[in-house]
Amino acid sequence: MTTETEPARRPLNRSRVVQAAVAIADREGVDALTMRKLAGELGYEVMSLYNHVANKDDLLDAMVDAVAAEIDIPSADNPWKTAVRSIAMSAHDVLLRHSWASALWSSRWPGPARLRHMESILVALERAGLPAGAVDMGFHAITMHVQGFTLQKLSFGLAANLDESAARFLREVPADDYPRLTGHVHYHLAGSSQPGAFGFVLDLILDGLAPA
Amino acid sequence: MTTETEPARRPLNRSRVVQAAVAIADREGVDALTMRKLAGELGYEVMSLYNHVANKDDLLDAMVDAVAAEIDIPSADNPWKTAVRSIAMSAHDVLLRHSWASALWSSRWPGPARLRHMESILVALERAGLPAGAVDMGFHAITMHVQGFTLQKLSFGLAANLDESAARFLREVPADDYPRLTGHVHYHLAGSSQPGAFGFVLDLILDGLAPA
DNA sequence: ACCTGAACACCGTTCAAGT
DNA sequence: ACCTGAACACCGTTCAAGT
Repeated sequence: MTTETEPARRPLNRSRVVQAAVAIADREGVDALTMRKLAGELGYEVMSLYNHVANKDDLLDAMVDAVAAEIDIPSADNPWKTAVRSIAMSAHDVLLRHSWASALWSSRWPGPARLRHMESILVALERAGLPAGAVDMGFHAITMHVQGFTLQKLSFGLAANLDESAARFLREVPADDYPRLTGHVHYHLAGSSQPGAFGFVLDLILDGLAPA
Repeated sequence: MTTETEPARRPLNRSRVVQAAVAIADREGVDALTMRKLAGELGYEVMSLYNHVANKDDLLDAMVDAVAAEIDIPSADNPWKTAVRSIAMSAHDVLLRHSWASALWSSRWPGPARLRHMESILVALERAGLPAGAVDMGFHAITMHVQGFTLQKLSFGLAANLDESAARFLREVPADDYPRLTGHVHYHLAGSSQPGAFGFVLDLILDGLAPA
């Protein structure tokens, strides 16, 4: 019976494997991503994956690069500060969307999309006409800001989970021992936390690099 | 034969377990840390560990807190900027010493030592007499800076491995496609990378928070 | 209270075999 | 060229048994 009711499987390829892996990590976290589950979700056996991916390490590298590909690259006719700002904002957004990616970001070898992303930051900074070495230091300041800030936001349970995390904190941590920290959590709970904190500190860095 | 030549085993306890785990992670990376290896190194069987640690998750939390305990807390009679600066510098040093810790930092629930560390930053910032909300935002700016910068330094192979990482980069990444990135790597290779970049950007943030 | 051995339900990956 | 099943060497952890 070759003409069965079962739907014809779409053929597997590298980008379908990577895409499905990203979807699982987005949905359940990167720890829940196993080769067996990934294969099952695609409708194949585990070992089929190894025709399109060298191993799990290779898969993780590819996933990070797929995320990097989502980051905008501004056109060259914007003023340099606008360009750097838009790259940083876009990277921040993308990393928040894929909450597992920030943690892998620094430990994975960069693929083509991430190389293009890094290059675009350097290109924009170079247009600022900074003194020697300032471009290189600015590069680190910017990328560090994006990664550090994103990690920080994610660490305390983003948006939906913020109330839950804060409640757990206030329940488990004695306010008498850590009064300011308790106050800081209340600041977040009150919803008064600056939505523009990311951009504010970013501007501190940009203005520091090229004082008016 | 109770009086054998074999050395009497020192009794196990939580802090010995955590300390040994930190030593393994420092030496071989956190991925190489398995419960079996940890037990073996201490001279016990695997399941003995579970008398002192709830599970591996608990162990990792405890390891991060052991690292946090190494960070200096300045006395209250320093000027606030000096205090914040010394906390940040010390945290940066400590995280560089335990190269696996930065990656866990944000995802682990804080223990007492890390709570004290966070509290100390808030205490120092509060002495600056900043406008409302600035303390809370400054707190994030500082901790983000420390974590982001440390991760960044570690990601490109610290000190000893920098030449190796750079060489691999120049070998694998075509200079024609990424000219500025290639230039940036040469900047690092030339040893001209600012040793004080961490402090420089930190001062940008501090000065931005409290303009003179 | 602390330590141990066997066992269980998982992992990623190798290898030989199919089409 | 791509897919599969069985097998291997690992994991963390449960459980019952020892002292």
